[in-house]
Amino acid sequence: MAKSSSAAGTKVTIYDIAKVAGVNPSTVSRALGKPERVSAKTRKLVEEAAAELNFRANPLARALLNGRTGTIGLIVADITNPSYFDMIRGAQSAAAANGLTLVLAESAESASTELMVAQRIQPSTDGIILASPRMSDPEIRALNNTKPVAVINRSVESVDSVVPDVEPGIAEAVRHLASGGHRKIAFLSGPDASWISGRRWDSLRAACEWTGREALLIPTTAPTAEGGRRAAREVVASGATAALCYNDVLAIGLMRELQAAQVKIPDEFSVIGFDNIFGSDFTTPALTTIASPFSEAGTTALSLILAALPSDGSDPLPAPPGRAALPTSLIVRGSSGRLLAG
Amino acid sequence: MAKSSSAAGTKVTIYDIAKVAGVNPSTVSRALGKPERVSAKTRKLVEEAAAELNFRANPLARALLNGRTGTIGLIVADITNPSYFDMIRGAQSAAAANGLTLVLAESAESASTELMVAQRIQPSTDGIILASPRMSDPEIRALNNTKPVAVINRSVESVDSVVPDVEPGIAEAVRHLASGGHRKIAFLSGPDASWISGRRWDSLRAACEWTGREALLIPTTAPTAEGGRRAAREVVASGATAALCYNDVLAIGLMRELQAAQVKIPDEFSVIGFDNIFGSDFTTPALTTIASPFSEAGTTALSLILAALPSDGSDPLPAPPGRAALPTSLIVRGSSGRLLAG
DNA sequence: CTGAAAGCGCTTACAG
DNA sequence: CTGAAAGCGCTTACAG
Repeated sequence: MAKSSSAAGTKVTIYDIAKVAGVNPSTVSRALGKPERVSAKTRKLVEEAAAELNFRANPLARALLNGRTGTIGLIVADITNPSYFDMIRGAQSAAAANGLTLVLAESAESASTELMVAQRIQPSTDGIILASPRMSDPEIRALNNTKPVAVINRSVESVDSVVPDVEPGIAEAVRHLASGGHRKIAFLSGPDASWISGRRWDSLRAACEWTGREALLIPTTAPTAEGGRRAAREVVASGATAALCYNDVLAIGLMRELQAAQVKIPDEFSVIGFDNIFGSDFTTPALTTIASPFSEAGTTALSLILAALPSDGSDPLPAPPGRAALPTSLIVRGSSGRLLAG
Repeated sequence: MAKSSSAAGTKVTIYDIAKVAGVNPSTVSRALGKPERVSAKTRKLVEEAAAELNFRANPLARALLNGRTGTIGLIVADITNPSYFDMIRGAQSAAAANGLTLVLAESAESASTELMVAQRIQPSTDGIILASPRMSDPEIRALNNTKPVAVINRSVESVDSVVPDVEPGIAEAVRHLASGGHRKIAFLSGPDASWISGRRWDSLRAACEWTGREALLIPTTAPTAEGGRRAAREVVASGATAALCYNDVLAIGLMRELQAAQVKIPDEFSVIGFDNIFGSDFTTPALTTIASPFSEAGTTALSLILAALPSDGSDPLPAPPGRAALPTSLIVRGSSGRLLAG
């Protein structure tokens, strides 16, 4: 009822400003969007009116028109998984730095959910980052045909991708274990649909072959601490004296369970994780891990999207897909080392 | 050039479907949106055409019209801070469960950034959750006048809020310390703009008074591990034998620094954190902490927003703001206990 | 430099 | 039950 001068809550449009400033709505749009195309006088008029009414352009209307929504989507397989935290952070800050908003969604490790979610958010975004996607290559390419897509931790033909180069980190890890007297190294794998899990295993096998060690694959039920605990028995039974794990939480679960079974770490068994997540140095012993530059992966994926966005002019050359490879490295902490003969 | 039958990448609108189905665009809209208002025959026609063309309604256009965007915003002070992870997760899964998309943004602990971000994303959302907001009460109320706002970890007049009830957890902690022989308890505070930090300190002081202990406030430079390390010297100098910390990372930083200075924990000094973050049980000794049900806070905040959304009919009674109070509790682990006389 | 008009993709009274 | 029209808030050629 009360006519407050700073009436909050009322939707103010360019028409309101036009009325106050005494110009046409299209002029308001110009004054605000491309100030150089109006006279200094009207610009001032419009700006003052806009300030007075506390005007804020409706991004939805703008998006409907020129197709640019100003938001980028990020879909992760599991929002609970701390491996993604740095990636989310990297993407988020890169987005903010470019005046974009980040939309976060998750697929719950399900390929079909992932596709649904992607299709659902695609119209409201300018592009989508898929972190460790679980869906098929053709599905990803189809999404990429509609709007720019960048995948992290996977390589898909003709789609921008950011993949850690696992080789250096794994080679370091194997040398480290070999020099510690380990001869048989287990790999606790990630989800079947995880492309990067396959690459890590391949790389481990190659490194073991090269150094004359034995590598063996042990599947896990889930890439969680619980998954690591459940695999402990099989790991011990396998005769391996060291394990590389698909990720750090898996490694921490494994280590905890082994310790509960009185296995001394690292004297009797070495555990190495992947990703260097927050808290991986809190354990006793602190976890040795192969670090992937996830924050940088998020940032890089975002810039790939940015680069793929249709520029103002025409985009004549459909540039080849961007391929960023980020080097991994071994961080030696207390959970790995020399094997003491029983 | 090639006319693929499953042409991906082309924007398909209700007009395309109308053409294929041989009906008016408005009928397409009805058939898809309120199927009960069209004949079974046309519904089938439209549905088939939509399926064939792989149609997906543009949420932007819809939002522009009826104001419902189908997305909820979540603004956190610091995306790096693991205290928020569970909250983000709770809000995200609740949103997904309701067919909504979650937009994540951060304010970098700055009140002005926070306001800007909130204003920026408000038009594209149906409501906003503010986690530990730093801006002023009137600013929050103004946002709330435009679209529903729910705040977490703060109480703002006439705005929906979810606040942990710090009292039980802190009372437990003080009893725990008192029975361990501690007489002087320090509180490492959070950011000045943190409402909840103030509540925690108030509650600690009251509990200490009640049990005849001395409480003292020690300010910190940042709610991070580094902030905790920096405060260690002052904590020791103060003569306190136990510290309650604004959050777990602060506590972990403090503990690490004390241990580096050869202070035995918990024999010579007890450390208690807040929030029970991921990894807080990885430390040695594991961190005693006061748990706030953050995941539930995220979920609850989302349902408050949902409840505040203008329903289809009129919303006659402007319901009083929702106020959820979630109980905290002490989780005793190894970093706190009986004080051994030097 | 500025105004009038058309249109982005959808929904919703309004007629019929 | 269905069609034709108007409109959500903005932008952008097109005239002048």
